[in-house]
Amino acid sequence: MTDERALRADARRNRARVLEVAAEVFATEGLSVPVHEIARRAGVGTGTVSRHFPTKEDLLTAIMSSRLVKLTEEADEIARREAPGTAFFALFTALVREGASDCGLAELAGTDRRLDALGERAGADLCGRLQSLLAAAQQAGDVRADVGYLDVRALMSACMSRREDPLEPILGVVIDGLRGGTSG
Amino acid sequence: MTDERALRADARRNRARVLEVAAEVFATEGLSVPVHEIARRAGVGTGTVSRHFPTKEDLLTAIMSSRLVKLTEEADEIARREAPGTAFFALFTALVREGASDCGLAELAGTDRRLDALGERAGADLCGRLQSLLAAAQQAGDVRADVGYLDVRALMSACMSRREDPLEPILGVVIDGLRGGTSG
DNA sequence: CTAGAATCGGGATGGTCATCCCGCTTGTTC
DNA sequence: GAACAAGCGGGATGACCATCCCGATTCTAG
Repeated sequence: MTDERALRADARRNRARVLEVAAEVFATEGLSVPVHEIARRAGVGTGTVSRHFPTKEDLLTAIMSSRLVKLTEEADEIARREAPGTAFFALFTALVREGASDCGLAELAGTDRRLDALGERAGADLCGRLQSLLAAAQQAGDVRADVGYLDVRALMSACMSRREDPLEPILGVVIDGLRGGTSG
Repeated sequence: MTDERALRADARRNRARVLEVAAEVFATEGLSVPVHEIARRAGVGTGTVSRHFPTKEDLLTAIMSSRLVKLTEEADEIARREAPGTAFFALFTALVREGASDCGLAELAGTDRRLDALGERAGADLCGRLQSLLAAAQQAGDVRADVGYLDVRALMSACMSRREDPLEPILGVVIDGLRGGTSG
């Protein structure tokens, strides 16, 4: 933040361009795209990428964490405004839509530990919100009591994997199912 | 089959041992385990593995296809005996349980194309049965009409990913959800 | 415009893996 | 039990990547 001033103008430009290209590439082609390829498309050398982001993970964190923070704020906003059940399903749906439109995020959300570990706390914060809202929704009887957080994560990931295909059917199935047959 | 006689006795033994070890290893640790490691655990050289199975994919096919054939027969059996809706959910559940107890199979089922492409037809046959039963169940009004085969695959994969954890909750969610709220 | 530091590019390095190859060993046959 | 083919082991090869490094370049201060 404060040392952004310390970067030479061209360096700052390159850094921004790498971030932009990487976000685009990860979103459309997933996380397995080589760093080399990102550098190529950004029109810089691989050295430039790895100086700004020593590790691929660092690059990923730089891209995702602001996004996760935003989603976390959104989650808090929803939690404040809505009843527990409504809030949980609203967050679930929002996360699914976010992941469905971003291949990289969906991959991240797919393997449990990966998302939670991202950034200093960004990933863990967001996951915590989902977990809290789940608990609250179950408390309120709006979500079946027997499902666990990891069940929800697995179902979320399944929905995300449908990508740009119509999400309504699978979201419908999962949300109905989570509500349980009894509360109608 | 017929050329099994043509193998020298020790070669046949080695081949069997490799198959056995690979099945175990893939099941418990997933498909990313190096061939090298399978050879090591089987107590043979890597050359021995790749002579019997020139490609890792060949090894995988040898392990899985008999299993897939058995599941396909089971599917036919179920389809013959049960009403469409019952049959579909029974197959779905059976596949989930199978995948949940075998990390490798779950991985295979996770990426759409991978399972269908396995073996000469083994994978495609099984997938075809699932697809047919889905259609029949939808025809009979036992499964929501708006879900597609790929939605079912995604949900199946999500259930499998819960591994040895209790499957009832997530299976309950998915099956209830697939039935839809209307048909009671 | 010039010196000097910050950056750059992309080749070098090191690690992981599947697959191939070949000199050596072992089973099989007569 | 000898000869020979079948099979063995594991090192060699080649692909693919992330990450590191350093001589060459470009920015910026003065």
